Amino acid sequence: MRDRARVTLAEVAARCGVSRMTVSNAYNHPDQLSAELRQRVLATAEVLGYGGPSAAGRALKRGRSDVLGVLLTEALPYAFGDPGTVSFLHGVTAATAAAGLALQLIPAAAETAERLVRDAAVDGLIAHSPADDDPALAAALRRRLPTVVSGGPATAGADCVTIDNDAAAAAAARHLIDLGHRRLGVVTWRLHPDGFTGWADQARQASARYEVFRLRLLGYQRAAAEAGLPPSAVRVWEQPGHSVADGSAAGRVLLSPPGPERPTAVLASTDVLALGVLQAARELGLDVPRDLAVTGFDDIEESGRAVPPLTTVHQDLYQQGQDCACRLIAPGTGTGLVHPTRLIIRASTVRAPEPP
Amino acid sequence: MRDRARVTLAEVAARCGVSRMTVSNAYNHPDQLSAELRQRVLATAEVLGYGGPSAAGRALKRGRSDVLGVLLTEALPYAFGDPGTVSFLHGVTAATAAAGLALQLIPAAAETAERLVRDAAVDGLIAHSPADDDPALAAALRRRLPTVVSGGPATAGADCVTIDNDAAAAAAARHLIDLGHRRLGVVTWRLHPDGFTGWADQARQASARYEVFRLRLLGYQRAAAEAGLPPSAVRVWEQPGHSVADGSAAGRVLLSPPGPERPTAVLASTDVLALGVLQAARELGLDVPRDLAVTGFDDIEESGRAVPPLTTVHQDLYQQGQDCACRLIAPGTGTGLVHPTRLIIRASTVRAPEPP
DNA sequence: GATACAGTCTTTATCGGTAAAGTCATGTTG
DNA sequence: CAACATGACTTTACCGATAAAGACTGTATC
Repeated sequence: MRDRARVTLAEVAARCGVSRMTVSNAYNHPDQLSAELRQRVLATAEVLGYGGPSAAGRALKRGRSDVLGVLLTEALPYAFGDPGTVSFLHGVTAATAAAGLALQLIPAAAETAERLVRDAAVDGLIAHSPADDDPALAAALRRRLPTVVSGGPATAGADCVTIDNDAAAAAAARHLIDLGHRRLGVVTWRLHPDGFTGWADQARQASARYEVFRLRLLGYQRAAAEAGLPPSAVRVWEQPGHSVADGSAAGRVLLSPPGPERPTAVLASTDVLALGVLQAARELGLDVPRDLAVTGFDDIEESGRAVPPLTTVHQDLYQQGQDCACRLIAPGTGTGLVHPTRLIIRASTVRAPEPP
Repeated sequence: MRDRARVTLAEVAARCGVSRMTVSNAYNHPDQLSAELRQRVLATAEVLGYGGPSAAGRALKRGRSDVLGVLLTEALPYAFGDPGTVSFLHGVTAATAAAGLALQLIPAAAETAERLVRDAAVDGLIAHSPADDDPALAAALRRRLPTVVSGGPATAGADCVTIDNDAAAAAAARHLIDLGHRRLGVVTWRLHPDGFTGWADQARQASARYEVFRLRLLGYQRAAAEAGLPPSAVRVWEQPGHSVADGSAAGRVLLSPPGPERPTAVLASTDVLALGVLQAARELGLDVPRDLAVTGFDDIEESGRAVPPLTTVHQDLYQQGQDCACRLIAPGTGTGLVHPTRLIIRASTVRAPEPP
């Protein structure tokens, strides 16, 4: 970033023959000086190439910056690649824009996280889906700014806006079980930040460091257990990435054993992965929903347009984003920490074929 | 935003019996003091509830904030709702993250634009697809910060990263004409910020204040003219919003006249609108591509998954975002102001049916 | 034993702005 | 006509931090 000689408010004042305060007022309190002088001040500013009062100076004096920070703890390719995160940000932005605040995105994935979090000139922080022991979240709390965690671990000193992932996941699983499905495949996004790809055993599931996915798996398993299915009826494939391609890779693994080994239904722990599973099924010549039922989670927009339209758990991430921002903008407001979900049944799930 | 009594660096220094500088160094230059003292300082900070050096203070003293600003001049619902914008932001974020910078989103649609732009504590600005006479863009230039415009009007004092919209659009139109299509419908996103919905006449097209769409229309019309089609062969419907629903609303209008009035091909000026046109065609019982050819523009990810996959103009908005950020981070770098495009021919366009 | 030197900390001198209170004409009013 | 607004500026007094240079201490070098 190149430095150019900055013109300061003081120089404009001197050139204009007025006090610094008058120049400041010309920008911030037009009613404090005559329109005529104001014009002269602004004209002088233009001539000198003064770019307006420095935001840093103001922020220092005022003690606030009118900026909210969002901590994106995902590796970046996922933050913007994920429609859910985008909806969430959309909601946050709607709320901040309405309040006249700007929004700062803090990509807190790398080892620069600590520094970026510490150095952000913000009045409040939203941590989006951090891992339970995310160092960026710890850094955020250390700043002692008003903080809201979304879809993350309950944390002392911070509201946590989320949904009942366990119950919602259980509802999806129960729906499939009620339809007669007995062999369930699960595709989940990463459980630990270690890049693991493969079957996730019980221990790995229970110790997952991403609360959201730990709870969704718990819900799937709980519903299966409550319906009397043996643990072996639910196989869980973990995929470290979160794209449609990841979903279809996972789908190919889950669906490749032909015959009675193959699950008749797949629970994808996000819609993006579910879209990939649909793709994998198509590639393998399986008809959804006749040969395979598929459910997602999130209800992103594309799911309603998918072929076939996807049965999924609806949650309103836009509203959760708004809620997070509102809590920071006006403490005490907000629509409730646990947001509602509901199962949306579309064409991707039908009754399981009778066993021959 | 509540104010709490802030602890300052000076208080930590006093409590610790060291100079303010030493506390500052404990955070920013660990090599400037003994590890032992550093621990004592940090421990004292913890006890006092000191949240670390204030970003505003640092920004003021250092004369930079290590933040890049992105001016989102779209009405907000479109910024995050538009996959193209999201890709662009994704690219910007990748570059800023790599450089250890944060990103500030400045929603500059409303009348608060001027103030938000003026007050943003950033080292550089990226204006994303501003209208030709966008007041937020003017405000940005007035700040005399390093500025890059993306997909917008060429502007004195700012690089403009874009594509050759005219040529790319012409290529798409030529493709359809080469396939034998003679009646073309066009769906375009808003040409003026006046919320108009309807047929856009020549005057309105030529005076469009959004350069991107003015040029795409120009390209479509130019290709048609060069192929000897009469002006009446290309009807242009303008839709003020930019969602799949908007596209399908436009599609219903364009496709409702049955018989020889109905276009055999629709050029949508974005993929999002094209997805809507596909939906409208489906609803009207038209088979794409047999009864109707459809092209998009942008090549968003979903277009490849659409049914049928969409013929479209590919552009790499991710890379354009990266390019914009790079130009600000290290002036003189960047991959070229005019980024390449190419026509991606998929299944949504085939030869026009022979006239009976 | 004087010189250089690395390692630690402190001093100095700002960075650019703004809230709040003060000044000083010029009406205004009972 | 004295007391009192009002409007249009100015004065005062910080906001919280850091770069650069200075000071002091102990140790290696010749």
